[in-house]
Amino acid sequence: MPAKRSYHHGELRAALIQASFDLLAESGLQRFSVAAVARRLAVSTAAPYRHFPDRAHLLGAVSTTAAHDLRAAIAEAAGAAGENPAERLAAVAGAYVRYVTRTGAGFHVIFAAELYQLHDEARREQTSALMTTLIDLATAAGRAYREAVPLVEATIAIGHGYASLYADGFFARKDATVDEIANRAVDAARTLISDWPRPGAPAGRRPA
Amino acid sequence: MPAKRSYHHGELRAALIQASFDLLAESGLQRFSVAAVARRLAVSTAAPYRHFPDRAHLLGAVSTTAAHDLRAAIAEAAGAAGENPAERLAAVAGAYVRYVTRTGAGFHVIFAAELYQLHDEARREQTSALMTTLIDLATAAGRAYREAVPLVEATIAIGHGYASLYADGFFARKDATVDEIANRAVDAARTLISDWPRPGAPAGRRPA
DNA sequence: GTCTATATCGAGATAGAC
DNA sequence: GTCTATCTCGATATAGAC
Repeated sequence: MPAKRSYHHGELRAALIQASFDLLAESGLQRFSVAAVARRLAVSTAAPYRHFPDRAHLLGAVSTTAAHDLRAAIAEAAGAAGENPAERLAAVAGAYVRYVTRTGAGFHVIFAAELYQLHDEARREQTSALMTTLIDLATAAGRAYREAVPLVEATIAIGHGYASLYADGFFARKDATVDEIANRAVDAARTLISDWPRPGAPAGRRPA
Repeated sequence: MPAKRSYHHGELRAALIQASFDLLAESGLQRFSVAAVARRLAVSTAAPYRHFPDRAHLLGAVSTTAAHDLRAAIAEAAGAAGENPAERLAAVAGAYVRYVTRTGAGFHVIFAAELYQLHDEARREQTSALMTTLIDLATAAGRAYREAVPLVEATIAIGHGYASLYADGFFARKDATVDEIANRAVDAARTLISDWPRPGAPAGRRPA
């Protein structure tokens, strides 16, 4: 095992992806830059381009990892939620909030418009697997098969909404922890799912 | 009334704010820049700085207008929703989706972190009025006063989640119109509000 | 009140040394 | 495989002419 002559020889690719996550978690996609990632690892701004041809490919690798890890987080949360299909789907919203808050890599990164023309088979597989997992959870919880997609959208929308507002500091009232926010997202998703696809009527359908 | 010798004499300030909205609606906060706003009006990149000392002050003016207009849109939607307090609050989620999709100026712009240290009394007034309107709607619909804030947060989170995913192209399946997305947000909010603050239990609390 | 011109900066990306 | 050096570009912001 040769002594490391400079910092990252041989591991820089993986280190760049990890540092990208750290940067996203701290500063968001807005401030993401290849140069900032390089700085964070104390390598030159040219070094990343030995491993990724351009910014989009680095972000694409982040997207691939994020899709994989988010799917794992979702599967784990569904498993922990027990047998009830609605409860399992509701748990997705909480897992989403926790994952995005921890990593900064939500759907806005995984499916970022700037990656649209990127051809990356590994990424396609991971994003596809992520969506399949979500659709499966929704199908199990849904009232009809064709409702699975909008049900997934609704669940993710709730998670994404809470996570985004949290990241933007909207819940800055001192008390709000990530887990609290995640629980609120789960509560909202659970309520929504239980009434899907016809939400409670404006009046009369439920006891006061 | 003097003839306009060059383009915007005397009206550039208002035109800059309007063009900022247009740019936000088309490209989002990510790509917002003072230079792009100037280009859009076919004035020099220096011209905006005669009216706003820096980028933050221009965005602050946009924030002020957005807070005012969003409040008006919300109030109108609540009015159109009738007398039922829960229905009036649910309508907020739909108004939010429509407003943000049309203008690009949601809470992430109105309460942008980069405006945090901006001291602007007009903006403070408008954001304050916006929040007051929201809290009032939630108080009327809420089960307890202290639930008003989290109830507003939940309603906005739903609207913000749908609006963000829509802006990011996640609903790009050809069918999704803005009004459809807004209606789904209202449905989700209505369901949530009707069960607030205790969402339907995982099992047994509601009829299948 | 707007222009042209310019200074500074950060970021993407490449060439060539080591 | 990483470095230094450099090019280009777009954005913020200022100075001074008109």
